[in-house]
Amino acid sequence: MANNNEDILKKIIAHAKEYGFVFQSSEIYDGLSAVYDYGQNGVLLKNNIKEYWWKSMVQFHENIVGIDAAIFMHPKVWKASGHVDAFSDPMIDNKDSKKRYRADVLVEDFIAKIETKIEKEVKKAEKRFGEDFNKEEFLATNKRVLDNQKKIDDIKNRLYPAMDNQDFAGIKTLIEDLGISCPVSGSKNWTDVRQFNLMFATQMGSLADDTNQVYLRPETAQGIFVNYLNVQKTGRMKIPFGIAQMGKAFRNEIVARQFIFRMREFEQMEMQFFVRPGTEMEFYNFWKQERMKWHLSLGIPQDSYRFHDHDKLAHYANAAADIEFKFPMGFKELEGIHSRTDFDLKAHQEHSGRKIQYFDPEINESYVPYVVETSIGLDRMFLAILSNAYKEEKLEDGSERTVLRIPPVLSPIKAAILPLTKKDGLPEKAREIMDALKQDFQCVYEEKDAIGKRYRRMDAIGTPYCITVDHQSLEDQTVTIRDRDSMKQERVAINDLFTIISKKIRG
RNA sequence: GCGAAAGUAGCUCAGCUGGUAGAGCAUAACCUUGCCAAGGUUAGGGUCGCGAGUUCGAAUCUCGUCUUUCGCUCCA
Repeated sequence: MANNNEDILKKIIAHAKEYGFVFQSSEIYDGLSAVYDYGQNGVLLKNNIKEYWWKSMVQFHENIVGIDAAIFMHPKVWKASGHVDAFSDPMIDNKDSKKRYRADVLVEDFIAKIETKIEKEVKKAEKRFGEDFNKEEFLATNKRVLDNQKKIDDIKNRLYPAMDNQDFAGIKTLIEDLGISCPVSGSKNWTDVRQFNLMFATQMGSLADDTNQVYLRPETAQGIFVNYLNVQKTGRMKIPFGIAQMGKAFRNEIVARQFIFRMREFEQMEMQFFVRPGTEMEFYNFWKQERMKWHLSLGIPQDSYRFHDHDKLAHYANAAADIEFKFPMGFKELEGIHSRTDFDLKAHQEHSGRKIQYFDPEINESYVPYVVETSIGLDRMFLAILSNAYKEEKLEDGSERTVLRIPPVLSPIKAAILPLTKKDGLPEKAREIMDALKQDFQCVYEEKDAIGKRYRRMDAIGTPYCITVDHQSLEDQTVTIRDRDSMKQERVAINDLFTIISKKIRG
């Protein structure tokens, strides 16, 4: 089963390349790790997803407005948000092997070894006692097991507080006390534990020193928070209200994998909803449901989605859930809904010295608003659409076709205009239709190859409608319109095409 | 980052133990057909991921490196 799913991901990747959806970045130079480019069809699909999201969030909600903040932001923004200090993993290098490790992972591996010892002990005992073996009793009474369990607890009691407090020296002391050695060199010759920042840094201006260091934003949310006052005042926004934004973010992930699921440069679609403190859970629940409805509105089966409520919350949140999608590699995070409290606005208030508050006339009080965030990965949504759409079908006549059942509203190409033959005046008629329809829809015109072959080509990029001009078209001004999913054809008047396609695409 | 596997034409792959690259599909032109892909003729396209080494000679063997996939890991 697992193999099967891997194959599906591979097929999707191959299909995405072959039909101009996604290319690896800089491929002629061997590619750049975990960076991808969108091709001629990919960019259309991606833009359609953006538009579908933007309309549903901004256009359909009178109390949500959009912004487009710059990728560069003042370095103090990331100090305030906690990214400079916390958006990093503690790393340690072995001086002999020159290998770098996550410091906490080294310790956790050590814990895993002790756990293996306990398991062995259990297996031995199982053999010895046979059917009488009571595992729980054994775990609670066996001295060797208890000793090891205590050792694990002791290590955890040192590791996790040290991690939470960014106590890197403490983690190093722990590694030394445990006598952990490098898996490669076997030596215990370690550097100090350092944080490896996941933000990309560069210099602004001519001086390449620390004072001019700026970062590529690791999330788009901060662009909204620092503009809270601007938008609230100039837009005369009344709480509750939201600010939406789509844009690129950058993270220097140590491990970035699984095609466009985790990239170093990626695009987010976010909405921060500002609410009165104390009402945040109400809106948190509202947006959880609302966002799930959005996903289901695309006609993707409900069992492809599930909520995952976080037990362990990030430092800024008091409630958090993911909407997970059933990707070929399993259920993975697609969108996050977080109740971020007043953490961000308060931090910016402190670091900037500006009063970031809202006077609420209903209760005659000033406060720092609470924030409920919805944040979806555009590239992940793209992959979700693609993996849901990709189908290899066996037809009744025994032949096969590969079809992308992309929701028509998102399809890169809405209609193909195809003359049945390339003579007898059919191309001219088809061109006329093409020229009219392309004003309103992304269309393609094709006259090469047999008609059936052209249909299949359109299936492969998810074009929902094929309009075929035949000899009858010249006589009575009608054409056939073929549905991608049912493969059924219908004869309609050329004059009605615009109305028919408009209706179908809106679903 | 660790471990495993892979990298030959746009795609899918063949090329056995070293002798200077092939197929099918795809692409382009022309002919033929004309409603659910794969008729005919012709053409273009690859320094076999990259770099070293061994060898008279490397797609093939060795090492390094890059990229991808999987497991671990990570995921504000």
